[in-house]
Amino acid sequence: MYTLAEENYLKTIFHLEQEFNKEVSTNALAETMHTKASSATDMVQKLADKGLVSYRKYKGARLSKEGEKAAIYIVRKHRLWEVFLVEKLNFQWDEVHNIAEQLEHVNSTELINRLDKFLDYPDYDPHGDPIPDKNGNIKSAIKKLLSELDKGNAGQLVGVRETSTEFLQFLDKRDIAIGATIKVLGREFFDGSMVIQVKKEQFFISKKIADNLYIQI
Amino acid sequence: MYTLAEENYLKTIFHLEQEFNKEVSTNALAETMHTKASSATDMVQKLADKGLVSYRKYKGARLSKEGEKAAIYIVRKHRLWEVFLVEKLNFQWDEVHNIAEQLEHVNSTELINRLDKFLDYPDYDPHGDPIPDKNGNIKSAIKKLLSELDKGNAGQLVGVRETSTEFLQFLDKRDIAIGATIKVLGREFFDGSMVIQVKKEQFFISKKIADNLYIQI
DNA sequence: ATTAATTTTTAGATAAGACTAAATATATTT
DNA sequence: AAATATATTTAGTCTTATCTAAAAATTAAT
Repeated sequence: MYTLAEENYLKTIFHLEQEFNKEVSTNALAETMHTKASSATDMVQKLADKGLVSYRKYKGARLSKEGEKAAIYIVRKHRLWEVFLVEKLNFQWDEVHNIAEQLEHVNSTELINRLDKFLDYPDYDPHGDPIPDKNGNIKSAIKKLLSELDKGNAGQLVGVRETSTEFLQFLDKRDIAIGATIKVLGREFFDGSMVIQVKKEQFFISKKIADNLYIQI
Repeated sequence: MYTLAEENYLKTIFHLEQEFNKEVSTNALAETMHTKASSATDMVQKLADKGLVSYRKYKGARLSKEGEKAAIYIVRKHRLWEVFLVEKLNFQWDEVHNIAEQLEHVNSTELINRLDKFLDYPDYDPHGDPIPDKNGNIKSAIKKLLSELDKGNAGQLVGVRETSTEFLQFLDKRDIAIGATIKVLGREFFDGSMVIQVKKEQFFISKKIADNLYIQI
């Protein structure tokens, strides 16, 4: 198994690779991990020695098959725990990240598979990010921002980009939750504001709001 | 907060202090932690520096008020997670210890308090050990061994001493579970065997079985 | 195409926690 | 009470993961 530090690096490399779709530089790695570039270099070299990343000096790192598998498993654990925290322990979406960050390092595939079952095999976590299945397959979330939807179109709310308490409370107050079907009734091109329908209710929302809601069509 | 190693030492010192009710020697500590005496000495000195234990060279260690508080909190977490694993994820009693050993180090009082509520504030873990409440109070478990009960007396099964799979399966097969009321119908002084009643069923059990069941009257 | 700025790596130090081997205390025999 | 055995501590090493400061490579600017 991997050490705590190794797991955290693998996970972060995974996320950065996903986001930018190219080699992960040691600087980027160090920055997102709140550590120094020299530390990142050390760890990347160690991971390369273990065959978990491919790495060429000054050129950045990419996960190997094995490294990716490990990273995806950590992501799976993280997201399942987030579902547990929100669905079962009634945490708010924005409170769960730090706790899940710890829980994700608990090692027991049996535990995770049972947790998965207990939660009824969720496809998405509370932020709308897809949960890898036990074989490491990730549903490619064809997420769009609500602000990209045209008038007349509808989709399901699968995630949020902003996770501040204020924003989540804004949504909660209007009973707009993950899974809700949102239809765009009108769209103002001048400022990007919209009129949307959720269940029987209609709301006027600004572009800022629409920019922070992920929709799956 | 405390490091992983510190937490493990604190917890072990707590258990050994409970069991033997005297100073914990570095050797005993090293043995139960599967480490070397010199390592134990190092850590005990570190804990003493931090005021978590009182320690005199060659005389062993005892937890301070603060150290005990920390240890009890770890025990609380461990036992609550065990309840979760057994009650919610349907693990067997004997499978949960290693997993709980990891989960106990996750740090979030909010998490633990919510978990406690989610589990409906259990008093005992699946092994019958009492769960400290959020203030660190532990119900003194007035446990007796079933083999100590006299004919005609009854009590509730609150724990098991032996945790082998065979033994737990022996109990499961007979539907003898934590919380069950057990009445002693007969007792043979020659070999300590018993006839007991659980619900409507009657069983003949050997002393070895009776010696491994904790009863609360 | 040099020079300057930035990024990345290396070298050397540090702290935590573990180990082995040796030294010192305590406990047990005789 | 001295001798032996056992328990405990100390001294010195090792590994992991971190850091700072300096060196080297890459990229950007003139």
